[in-house]
Amino acid sequence: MGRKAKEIIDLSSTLEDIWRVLSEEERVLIKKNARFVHYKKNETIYIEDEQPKDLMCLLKGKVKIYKSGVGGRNQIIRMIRPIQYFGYRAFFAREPYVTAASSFEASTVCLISMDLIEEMLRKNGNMAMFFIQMLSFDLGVADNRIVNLTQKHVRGRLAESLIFLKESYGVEEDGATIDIYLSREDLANLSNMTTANAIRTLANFVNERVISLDGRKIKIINEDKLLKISNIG
Amino acid sequence: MGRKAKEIIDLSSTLEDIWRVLSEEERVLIKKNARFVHYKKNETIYIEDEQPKDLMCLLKGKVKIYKSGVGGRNQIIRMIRPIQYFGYRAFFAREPYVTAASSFEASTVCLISMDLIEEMLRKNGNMAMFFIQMLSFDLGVADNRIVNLTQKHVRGRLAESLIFLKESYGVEEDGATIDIYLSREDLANLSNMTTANAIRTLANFVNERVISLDGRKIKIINEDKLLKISNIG
DNA sequence: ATAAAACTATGTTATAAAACACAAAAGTAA
DNA sequence: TTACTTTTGTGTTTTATAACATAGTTTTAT
Repeated sequence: MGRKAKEIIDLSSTLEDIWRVLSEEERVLIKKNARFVHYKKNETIYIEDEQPKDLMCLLKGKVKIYKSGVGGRNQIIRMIRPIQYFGYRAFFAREPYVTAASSFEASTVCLISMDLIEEMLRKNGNMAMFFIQMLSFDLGVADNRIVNLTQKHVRGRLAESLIFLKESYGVEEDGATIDIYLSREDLANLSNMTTANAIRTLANFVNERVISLDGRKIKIINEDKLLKISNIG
Repeated sequence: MGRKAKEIIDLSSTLEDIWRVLSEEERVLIKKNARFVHYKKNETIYIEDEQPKDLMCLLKGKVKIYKSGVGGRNQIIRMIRPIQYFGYRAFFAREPYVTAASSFEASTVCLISMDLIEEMLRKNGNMAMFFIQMLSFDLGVADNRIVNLTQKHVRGRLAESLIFLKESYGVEEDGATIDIYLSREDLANLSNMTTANAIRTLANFVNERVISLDGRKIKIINEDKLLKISNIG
């Protein structure tokens, strides 16, 4: 499990999004309540059916939210990057987690009691809107994802994932290599396909000079073509 | 397009869910703002890319929320039954609709300006929580749906849809016939399969004595078996 | 009431993707 | 270093489901 952080982290800069909508009083409360947990690579943050208690904000690292499906096949539902919030949906819906979360790489998470958060947002309309907007945005993404994952073919789904990864995590100094270190299996789970199909399709993309590979590092050579593949399905 | 209602509808009973969290003052405002629109069978309520303006509450009838996917294939994202709210997500996310909505049967919708709703929920924490809970619930459903639609086989997906329809719209006097009149195509679009596959799989379920058919009317004979089919995928 | 359109049903064929199998390579631990 | 596990890569087979075709049936419109 995660290890508690000992250092003090400057919340006003790390939680910037939510910080903006808080009063000074509320900020003090949050500061008192906030805890920090470090996770190593591939550690579980929460599991399916667990009771949600805390709002989580990823401060450092990369986290996947996933569901175990039919026959142990996992589906990555969404991926979290620093200064994104997660773990609150199930609490608001008054149900246990329907997903699990784990770290892709060494990560730091800030935890704040959901009881406190709910109490505060009932009084602070801007804070309420902050959560309403996040939920609304994520629901739109999920709606799109339902169609993309069910109707696009393997090539289209993988192309879409690569574009998503680039937009989410950015690129390295060369301006083209996606800044994430993912196993073929995770890439397959993100794109709803088997590992073998992810490997084969990546190899095809290399042959077509759309990407190039160096182990797990993926460099996008022809983004237009990748976008085209994603759009035609 | 929909036809404006002329009669006066008692909002306190029809909008019961949201009514509970409102102050008397707010109720007066809502009453003044609310409009009613009737839709005939298979009329469009809103379309993709349109700008959302109103909160919609279905008072009578049945509505489908769907997305047009690759090659004109539609995917039904969710289905609405009376006293359910819809149409608000895109407004909150500050984006155009990513889905379309249309009536399955003659329907009445109550419209309330989203500007008014947002203004009110910024001041009323209970009302904010009402929307947060709806969004959180729907996002959980969408997360589950992603896995079910992508990983289950045709039989499992259709079985799941039939159970969903029974739970959403209930049964007729015989206690077993699902109270909805759906074309095979809509059933296919709900379950992410082709019309031919929906027809064939329904026929198989009849042979296996899980359901019986009378035109579009579907009677569930062996719900346990249907649940089993849905769960094993 | 009648024609036209849409829907239902079923057989056949084509194909995308999973399943299986195994070898090579790369990490990881002792 | 050596052994061991995990990941990657590729070929072959199988299978679920889409695509196509066509006929019968029901619904809708005029």
